[in-house]
Amino acid sequence: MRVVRAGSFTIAASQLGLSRALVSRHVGELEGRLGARLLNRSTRSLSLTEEGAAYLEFCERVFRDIESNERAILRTRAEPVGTLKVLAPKSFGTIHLSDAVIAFAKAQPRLRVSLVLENTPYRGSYDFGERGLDLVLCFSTMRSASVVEQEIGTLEWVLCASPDYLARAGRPQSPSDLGEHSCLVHVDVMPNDSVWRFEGPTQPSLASQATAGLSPPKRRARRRKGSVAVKVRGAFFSNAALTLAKAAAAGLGVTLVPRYAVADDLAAGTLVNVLPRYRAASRTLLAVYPAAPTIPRKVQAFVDFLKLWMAEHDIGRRKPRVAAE
Amino acid sequence: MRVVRAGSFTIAASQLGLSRALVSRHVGELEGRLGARLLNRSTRSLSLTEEGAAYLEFCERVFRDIESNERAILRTRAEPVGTLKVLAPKSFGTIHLSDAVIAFAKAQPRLRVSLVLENTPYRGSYDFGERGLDLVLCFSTMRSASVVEQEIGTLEWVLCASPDYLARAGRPQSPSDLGEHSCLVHVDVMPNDSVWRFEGPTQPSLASQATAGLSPPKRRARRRKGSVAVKVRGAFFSNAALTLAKAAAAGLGVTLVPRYAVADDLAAGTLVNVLPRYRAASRTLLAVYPAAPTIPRKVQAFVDFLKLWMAEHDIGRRKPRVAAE
DNA sequence: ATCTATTGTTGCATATTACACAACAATAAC
DNA sequence: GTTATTGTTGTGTAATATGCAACAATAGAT
Repeated sequence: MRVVRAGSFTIAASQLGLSRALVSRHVGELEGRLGARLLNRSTRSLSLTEEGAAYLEFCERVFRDIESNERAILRTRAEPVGTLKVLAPKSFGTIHLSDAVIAFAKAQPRLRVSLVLENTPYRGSYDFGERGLDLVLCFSTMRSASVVEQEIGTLEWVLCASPDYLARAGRPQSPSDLGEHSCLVHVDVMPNDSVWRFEGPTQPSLASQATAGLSPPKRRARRRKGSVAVKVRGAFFSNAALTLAKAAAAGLGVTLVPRYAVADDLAAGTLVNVLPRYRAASRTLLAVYPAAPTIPRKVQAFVDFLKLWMAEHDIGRRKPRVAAE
Repeated sequence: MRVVRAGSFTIAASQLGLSRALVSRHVGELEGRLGARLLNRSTRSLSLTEEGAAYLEFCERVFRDIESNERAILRTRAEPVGTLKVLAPKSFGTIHLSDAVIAFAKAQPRLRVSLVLENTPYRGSYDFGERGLDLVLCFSTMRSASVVEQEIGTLEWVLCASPDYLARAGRPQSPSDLGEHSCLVHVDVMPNDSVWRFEGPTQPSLASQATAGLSPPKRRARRRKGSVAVKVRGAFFSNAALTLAKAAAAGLGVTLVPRYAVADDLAAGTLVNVLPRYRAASRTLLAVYPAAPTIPRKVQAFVDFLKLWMAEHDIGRRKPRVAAE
């Protein structure tokens, strides 16, 4: 191609940065392989044979194809295109992630987005392979060198109950009081389901003053380096945070669920925060994707978007205002 | 492609006769060059990424293209296809070659044939290059290492005149008698146009006996190793053999032209052979084509056909029967 | 849960080849 | 005839392509 375009072996060689010898050899080898002379060459002029003209046309077509394809592939590095398949825990995904994904899909019209929600989010590299997933969102580390984990944000769990339940059963003043309460327990996701951990209380001076005389020596609550773990008596169990929230709203008891599950109820007053000065163990949301030299643009875009989105929407982050008691 | 088809690096490697290391490296380099991961590989399973699937499809398309094209090129080696451009001397081509070319074109329906007739048939490698000729037919050697010359057949030149001219001017008994005759000379093609050379006479014993007493010591005819050269006095000149034949038929004189030019006249009796026992210097028809490692199938086919055709049609070969005197 | 066999990846030594240089051959212009 | 330019071919060297071996990682078996 270059020889024909240049009209001369010598010029083509200098354009290609090769010696004339190589160019001559390459053309000769190609002719030998095809078994047909492609160029009629006399010392001064160069011209295509019939086969040469046909072959040149073919080569140019193939090169155009290759070029356009490489451009297409390079574009996937420049902008998010194609399909993005995300796997996420069902409850978290249903309630809050769906909004984020919808917003993301709207912002990326050239990207098809698929959100797969399951209760058992990740079963190994199988998901990235056969299932064709690009990204898995989960709360526990994979402990595998073949994946990359990136923190998206922290999800805070909140302790809450309905006002009428609290009016009926009394408002707990410290975590240890929870042992006496009807607790609605989220199972299968948090480790040690029946043990709730808290940190705090915040404003320790005030809290200690306020509760010094009221709270008896803690029973069944073991403090450990500023955190307290209390074994609760479950009255109702579910692996779905929304179900627990509904149960709590119905006055069934006190529940510890991710904030996203009860955000609406808290805003509406159907549920109120219990022990606001204590912070339940928060869990970081991880974005997990296969370890590769380069992260696909679409994955990067989604991770970035989700980080920003979670920060902006303040999911799981404790609101500045303290719920009025 | 082979890795995907095999479903495994190891299997693909053994199928390709390479080591796993190379296959891994090749795929890795390709991914690096494209900037995108093509295969999701975990130890046990292999699967395509979205980019990988698209790229595979593209590669298969390109490979199909290449394969079909190479088949097309290989077919030009198996059977004569395409276009064959032949250059030939105008007079020879017009009269006799055209029939052969027409027959050849009929026998090769997949081959387009172009017959270019010129009085100056060959001007160097320019014809094979810029003009796109595949084959040049001519009577003189090229004396060039960059072309191949192949003998197609021998064209005999015959001395003839019209019966009425002979009745008027007398029938020559030996070449030397031609000096006294009105000669119609073919110029520009034979070297030394005004010198006619003959060999013979055939049947030397009879001829010598028959002419011993009749012919005086030859004047203006120099014998050389069995051949005789006679300088003729031109009465009419042309570079077109057909024109000379017409002139001779019109009774203008004796002419020496290729047999093909007067075949019809001889058969019709419009012209008769003069000095049939002498053989005018015959000229071999050469097929000239560019020197290349492999001769194009279409050229080879035409050369073969033309050789056979000339042998069958006995062009220029002295007919077994001797023209009746 | 531990072990094991298999698979893909990487460091390193080597054999292959790709390449440039130089001499040569050939042709068109002077 | 002379000459400059162009394509081709022989030869030594440098770049690379390849295989081997060790390694890392995972899925299945125990």
